[in-house]
Amino acid sequence: MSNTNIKPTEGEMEILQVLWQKGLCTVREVHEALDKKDSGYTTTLKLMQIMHEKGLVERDTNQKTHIYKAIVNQDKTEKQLVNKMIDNVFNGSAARLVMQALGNHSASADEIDEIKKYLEKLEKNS
Amino acid sequence: MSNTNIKPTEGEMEILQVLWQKGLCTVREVHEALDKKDSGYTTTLKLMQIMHEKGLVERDTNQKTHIYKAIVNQDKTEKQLVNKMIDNVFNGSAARLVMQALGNHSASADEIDEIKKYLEKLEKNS
DNA sequence: ATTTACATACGAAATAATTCGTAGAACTGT
DNA sequence: ACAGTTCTACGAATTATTTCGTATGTAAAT
Repeated sequence: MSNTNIKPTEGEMEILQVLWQKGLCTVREVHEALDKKDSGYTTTLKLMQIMHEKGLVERDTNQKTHIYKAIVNQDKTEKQLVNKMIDNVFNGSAARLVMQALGNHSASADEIDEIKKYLEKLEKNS
Repeated sequence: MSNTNIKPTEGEMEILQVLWQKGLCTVREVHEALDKKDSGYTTTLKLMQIMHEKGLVERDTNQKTHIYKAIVNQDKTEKQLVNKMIDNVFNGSAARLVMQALGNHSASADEIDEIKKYLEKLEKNS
């Protein structure tokens, strides 16, 4: 029951994405990986220090250069944010969100196939 | 090119939802409609005044009690937020967002059917 | 040894968002 | 006309988030 209900900010999400993808990272690695490096290095550092205080990440401080690692669960966090958006933007309708996401964005043929398979699996198991 | 790129805050989104649903509203109607009426009336009022300044809503001030109406487009706004989330949380993959939304939440049998139909339509028109 | 490079810590400014209190206008009923 | 209710306007406090500057430590290179 530790990390329930923590809602990462937007900036924190960007960092978490990098950490989830790469596993272990120094601050500099994260900073470099951020697409929009429109802010300075110490900003990223500070953010990651705050994330540590909040318990979003852990770090190994044995070396001079600390090594960070996400400890919040990717899946859980994503679900949390998606649910929030379903409530907040789509009046509770997951279907509306899905259609908005598809009708619109990338949604390549491959992706659509993948989703159809997924839907069928869902139906069987219900 | 007026309202492009305006990103409503969370509080503003709650209000917009009410306005989109009801069409014309007084501040009080909106305030009452908000699920979590954990904040006072003047908070809602202030928020709606700010939204007016920002050009998110328009209002009729002919009567003492003003009548508000959303002017940002619902579909556009939803797309914008969804795209932002796809980028920010799902590394650009719409499919990942969709699955997260489905695997999880409500996703009743009806909703799933609806989505399947939608997917087929998408495939035809591509 | 001294310089250079790069790291953390941390206070504090800048910005954004939410919340509320209070004043005063306008309407309602007596 | 007066009291009570309901409205808008708006300044300002509060809280959240992002950003940066500066001090200071440590390692590597000359």
